[in-house]
Amino acid sequence: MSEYDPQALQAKWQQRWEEQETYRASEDPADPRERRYMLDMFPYPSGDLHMGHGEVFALGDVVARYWMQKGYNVLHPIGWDSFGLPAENAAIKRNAHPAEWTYANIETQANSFRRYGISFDWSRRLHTSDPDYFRWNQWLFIRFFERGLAYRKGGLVNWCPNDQTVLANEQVVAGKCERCGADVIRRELTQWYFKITDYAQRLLDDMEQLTGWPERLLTMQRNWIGRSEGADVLFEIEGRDEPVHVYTTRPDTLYGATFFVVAADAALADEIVTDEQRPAFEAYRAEVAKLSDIERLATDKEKTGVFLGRYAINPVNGERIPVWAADYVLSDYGHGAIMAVPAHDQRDLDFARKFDLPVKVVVHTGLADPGETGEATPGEGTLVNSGPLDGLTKTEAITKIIEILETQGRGTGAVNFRLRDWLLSRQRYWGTPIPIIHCPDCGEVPVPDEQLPVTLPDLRGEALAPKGVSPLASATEWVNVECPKCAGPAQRDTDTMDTFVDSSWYFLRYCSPGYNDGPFDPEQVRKWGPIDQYVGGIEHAVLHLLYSRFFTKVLHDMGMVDFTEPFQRMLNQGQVINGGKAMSKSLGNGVDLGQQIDDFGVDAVRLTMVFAGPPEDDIDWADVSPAASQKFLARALRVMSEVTSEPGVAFDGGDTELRKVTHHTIDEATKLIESQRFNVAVARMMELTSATRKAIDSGPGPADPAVREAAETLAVLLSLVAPYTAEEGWERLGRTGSVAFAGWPVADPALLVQESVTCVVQVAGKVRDRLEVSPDISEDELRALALASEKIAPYVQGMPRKVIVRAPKLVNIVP
RNA sequence: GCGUCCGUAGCCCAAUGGGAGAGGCAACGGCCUAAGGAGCCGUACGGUGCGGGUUCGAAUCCCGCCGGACGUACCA
Repeated sequence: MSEYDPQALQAKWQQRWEEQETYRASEDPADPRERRYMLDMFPYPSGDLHMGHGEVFALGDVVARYWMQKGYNVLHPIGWDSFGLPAENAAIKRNAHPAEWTYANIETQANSFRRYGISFDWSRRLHTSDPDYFRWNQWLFIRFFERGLAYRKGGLVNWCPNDQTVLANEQVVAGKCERCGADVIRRELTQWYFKITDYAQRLLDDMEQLTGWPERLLTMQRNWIGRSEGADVLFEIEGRDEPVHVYTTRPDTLYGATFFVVAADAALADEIVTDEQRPAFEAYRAEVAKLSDIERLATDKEKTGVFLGRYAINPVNGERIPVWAADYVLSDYGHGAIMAVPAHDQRDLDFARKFDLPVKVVVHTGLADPGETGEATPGEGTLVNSGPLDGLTKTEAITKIIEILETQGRGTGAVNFRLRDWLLSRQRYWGTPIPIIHCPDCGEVPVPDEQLPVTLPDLRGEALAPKGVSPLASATEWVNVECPKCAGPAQRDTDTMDTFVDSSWYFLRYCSPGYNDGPFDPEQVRKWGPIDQYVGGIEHAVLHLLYSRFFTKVLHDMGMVDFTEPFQRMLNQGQVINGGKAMSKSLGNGVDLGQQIDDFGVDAVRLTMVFAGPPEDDIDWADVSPAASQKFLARALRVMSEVTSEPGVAFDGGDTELRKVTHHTIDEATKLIESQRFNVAVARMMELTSATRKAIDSGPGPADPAVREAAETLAVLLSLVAPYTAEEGWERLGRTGSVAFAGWPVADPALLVQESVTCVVQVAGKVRDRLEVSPDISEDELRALALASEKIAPYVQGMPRKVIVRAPKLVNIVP
């Protein structure tokens, strides 16, 4: 290994790339190259880079470098998602300011990135915690506010008792805080929301454009948005003036509604409960409020509820049905109230059986009576006991009943979404202040644009300790301001924005990082956007990726961008694990990226990441071998170093066998990179290396032009994965300039044709003979040749029934 | 429970309706060597989770199981 000193190569080439700004994207309007935008999800600066970063950026760099080789003008920027809780927690612990920890970590990561050799355009670097950046968060917030897309409302919200802040729906995973894993509880609070639900249908429809996204990602978003079709039906409640809306996907079963359920925490329940039932109701409601989400949503949990003492009137048949309150009905979906059809809905049936409510079958499905079996029959069938719907199928009945309801003014067809509005306020310090001033006379007044940014008051240490309200509230000098409208005494909003706001548009800022007249220069965004390839973790499937799509659509509606989807292609890399488990301190199975680099070199680590398997698969570090990668790179560099011909020599006269290998490798590697099968592309590079080695040792020798061709090809292919080794090899081959821009080789079709191919002769699908034939042999010739084979004779008596010929590779004889 | 994806050599993984194996790890053998954990060359290993079906032909398509991963979870 003495010849291959990765640390020395790294030092040498890293310096040159920096001096020459090798990877800077060109802004020159005269630059004729087509533009491409390659983006990796920007990192959060929590300490140094880890193995996960190592993987994402190694993969993203393959794409960026491939495009550079192909001659595109590539934008490949880097920045930091530098607002967020960990900085705040660190600051409390160290009695410091969050910025200290944050910016120190950013420097550490930046240095690691440089060492890691990622082809970033460093001139566009941004940090979301810079006033120059978050100023535009505030500017955008105000624009959203003006359009009615940012609003404040009271209601039950998700509260993380550990982080002492509210959370958006998307940040509650299985009832737990997405960040810290604490059980989320529900609190009644007034908070800021983005009206993402206004865009639900478009978020769904525009997924058609996302042909370059993995299917599972689209599925996750589709499920999260959760569109359903049905009807809004009006139910009168005895003793209430206004009728109550319910949403149902099964209006056809309206005749089977035997009771009515209101969410226990809905205002309606509190309003209509009779005096007699009130004590029971309030006790029940208190009981429900105590449950954590985890308990409340447990699948095997028994149905609970309480009768409200009232009756609703079924609009189609005038039946009086009892109104109950229960926690299986959610207050924030639909209208927070349902008609219960126990025969055809399992949840309603469970409830009916628990509380002895009647079960009435209205769809004959051929299955046993749900009232007897306890199994609801939600499937297809024929309507019965349903007046005008009798005899119809489910689908027909749905259409018909909606028609009837609409004619009578008792309901309409309706669409509902599972998606909720995006709760964006956070009761924490290290984020973007919400640029609103609360005035007792004027209400919510946006901070005038010219006063932006609203910067954070200087708080540190204990002052940041979570106490259930934002730390900003204690900065009285900062809080108390004049109302921009009436100049009367007023107060700043003391919450900060969810950091997902920061990341919802950062990719646009990269197009014009210093721009001062808006969040981004629309002209530059038109030139670079949308992003051609985005790389990042699947964990953002319904977080960052959904929010960014929403932001892009709003910006499109504002006329600021001319596309409606920000990310054309999406690659979700897997995770790096160790020994079958996620790396963690408690398991003690962590692997340190820096240590791996020290031990094996950057290129070997990157190669290991890329070669380990398909990019979307997890990499178990216990299953792979960076040492082996290092050996391969040493071998490749040795091959490149042993070439003795001069640069520029014509390849034509070189050894044909090796040339064919080289051109096959080019052909295959190109297709493999295009289809993101990077691991297989690396395997091809290994083959080319072996073939070249053989040619030098026991073939035409190191002076043969074909050996140079193979070695130069290897350097270029390798530059996507192992840039240091590739640069060094390129230089040793006597070439000048960075190998990064050497140009992607093109396979010569003449060298791809083979003189002969092996044709397999099968009898009844079993291989019985192999023939060497010309690749352009005709079907007839091949058939004749195969039938004449002596090896097949024992298996074929007389005329075969059928002969399938797939020239030139295969003949199958069916005797 | 529902949805999506996945089961190929001891291990990581190729093969996208046509020969089961490209590449790598580990193993074994040879050459080189003072020796080697370096280098070079080579060898072996499975019939594709199980059972059906479609087809001239199935790892690949369809159905049902078994096992695993991820997502989601009272959304009316």
